[in-house]
Amino acid sequence: MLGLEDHRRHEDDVPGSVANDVIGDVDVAATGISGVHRRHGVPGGRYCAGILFGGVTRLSGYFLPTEREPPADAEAISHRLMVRAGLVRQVGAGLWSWLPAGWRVHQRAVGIIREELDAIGSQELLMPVLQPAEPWKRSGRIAIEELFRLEDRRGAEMVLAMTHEEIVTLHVAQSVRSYRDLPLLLYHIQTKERDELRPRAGVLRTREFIMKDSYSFDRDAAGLAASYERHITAYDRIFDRSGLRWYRVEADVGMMGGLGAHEYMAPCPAGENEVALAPGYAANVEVASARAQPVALPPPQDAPQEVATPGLTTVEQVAGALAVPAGALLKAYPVTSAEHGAPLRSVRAGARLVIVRGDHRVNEMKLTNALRGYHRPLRAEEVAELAGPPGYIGPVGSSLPVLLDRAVGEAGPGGWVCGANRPDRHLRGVEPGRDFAFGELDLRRVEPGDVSPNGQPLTIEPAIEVGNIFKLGKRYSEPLGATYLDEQGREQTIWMGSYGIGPARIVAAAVEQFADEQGISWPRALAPWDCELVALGRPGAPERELAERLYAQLAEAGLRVLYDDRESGAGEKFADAELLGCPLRVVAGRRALEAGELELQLRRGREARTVPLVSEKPADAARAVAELWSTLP
RNA sequence: CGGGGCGUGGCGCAGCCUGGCAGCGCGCCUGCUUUGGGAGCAGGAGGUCCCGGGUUCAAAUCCCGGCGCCCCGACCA
Repeated sequence: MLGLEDHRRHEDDVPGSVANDVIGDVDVAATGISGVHRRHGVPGGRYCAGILFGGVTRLSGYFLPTEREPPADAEAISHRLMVRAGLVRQVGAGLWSWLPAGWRVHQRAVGIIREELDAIGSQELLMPVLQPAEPWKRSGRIAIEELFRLEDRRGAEMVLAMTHEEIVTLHVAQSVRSYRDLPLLLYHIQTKERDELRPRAGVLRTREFIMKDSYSFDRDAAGLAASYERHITAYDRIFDRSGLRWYRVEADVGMMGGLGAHEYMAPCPAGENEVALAPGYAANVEVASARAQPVALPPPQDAPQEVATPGLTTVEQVAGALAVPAGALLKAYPVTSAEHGAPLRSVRAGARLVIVRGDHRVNEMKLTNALRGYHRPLRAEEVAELAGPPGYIGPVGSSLPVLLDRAVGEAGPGGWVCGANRPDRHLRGVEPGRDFAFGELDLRRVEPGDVSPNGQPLTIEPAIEVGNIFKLGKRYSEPLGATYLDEQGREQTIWMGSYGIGPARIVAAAVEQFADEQGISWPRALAPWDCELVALGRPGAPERELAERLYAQLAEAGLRVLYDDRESGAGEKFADAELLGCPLRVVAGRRALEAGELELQLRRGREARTVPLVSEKPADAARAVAELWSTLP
């Protein structure tokens, strides 16, 4: 703010010759402030207060270490570009520092989140990352493998929090007494720690990250539903404002057995999740249901008929040899709920034979839910022992209970093909029900082209989960004793919800969604600066004076300006500007002076524009730039 | 946990198989030139070749052990 005021004062006093003055009054050398891009040619050798206050910034004094080449081991677009653009640096596996420009972007995402949560009446607080282990024992989450555990010097057990349900619930348990104290919405923005098995893709999946977590506390299920709805409102606005392409999808409630959940998914190539999409339908592939595409089944037969299929153990081989579509096969997937190494008896007791169409895949999440917990495929030797020769097992005559995917029945009557439970033999003309008993469930993974519940064809896209909302119910309030007295003075358990957003994922998803060959292209709402002003010509040249003047005028017009006042070539400056991806680039060069037109580039699409440079009022051009900026995505 | 790969100057890499001066490109520093798409010339700085042990006259290179990082799969409240 100080900087801007100084600006105005200056411009009023000495219009048109900003070049020899500065906004602040501090000498770079005197402050000791330096940066990789500082060169000796900064006019006046000063630094601007914008470095500190965020309004305007001279690149010559800013820590923005850009790289021409990405790290060799980086795959994801966001990983490569965020490192190249000087936004983040890796410290260890899944551990990242945010450099100043990157942190500005992160903070903009956080700012949007904060505003929208405040707007629904949620109250910000802060809770520690380092916590006593005891509440985690009470909630049962001490057993989670991703939880970092440690001891202090006295040997007390501690954890590094991955989320803050336990602590926030304890605070509420301690202080909320009456139904009059509810509902309550609390949130915090805090570092979270997870001992990830495999951190990956830059800042997309890390071991330490900042997360916004909200928690709602209500009297009953209806209250929870209302709090949940308020968060949907806030979240929809947050992701709209962030400029991302996003979907709110139905999600699995997970092992914690919640009452309902949605995820906010931003489609992008580096996404770890998949979303099934159709007009009016969006779901995580983990939970998506759809009508399968039809398959042309062979005609029914009076009884199964054994056919020789020597050496043919895959769906493709068998389908090809018998001249039937892959979808006419019954694929057998034997699983057990017994741990590895368990005695054969318990392996057998927990075993099921899961059957899906030959052209379908088992959805592990659905199967987990169906089996209510852990399961694993049988090992080859267990298959041989309990089911039949691997490659030739099938439901007919099997000693294992059969779980049949619903799509088989929906494919209509016909003669199915399956393994005969004998070496080198399959059966054709098989009919579920007549030839084997089964339990029917939705167990398959939907495929592109399937028909959604509302009758539309599905597509499947990779996406990154940028947020989630979850109806916890009494999952934490019960073990941690968060109760209140109702109107009748009866003790009731509080109903909770939890709601997360990863700002770093918003940032990375934005990079992924809008990057092009030249680099990042930020949505206006996230960009580290609104506009990058590129000064061409050698120091002291007339275009440098123009640049200095524009720098002040653009800032006064309300834009956050990154001013490339470095002493490098035009090519390097243009390339760096496009790499960093501010929405608008303004060029102060000889051409501008000669043509009386200011050249602009809209980063998204790299479209060129001009605004008149010469008019009655000196700052008109800057105002025109600001106006153009306000129309950008 | 299964599979694959990589650690050499700030970044990207060669050298390793077949032991013998530690190199290349970019970047960085100084000077001059240049200034609208990653400039030119000249000079220069910068290395625990991931760590430890072993073999050898001699180890970036061979052997043993460890650590770190990446990718694929599994896993992911």
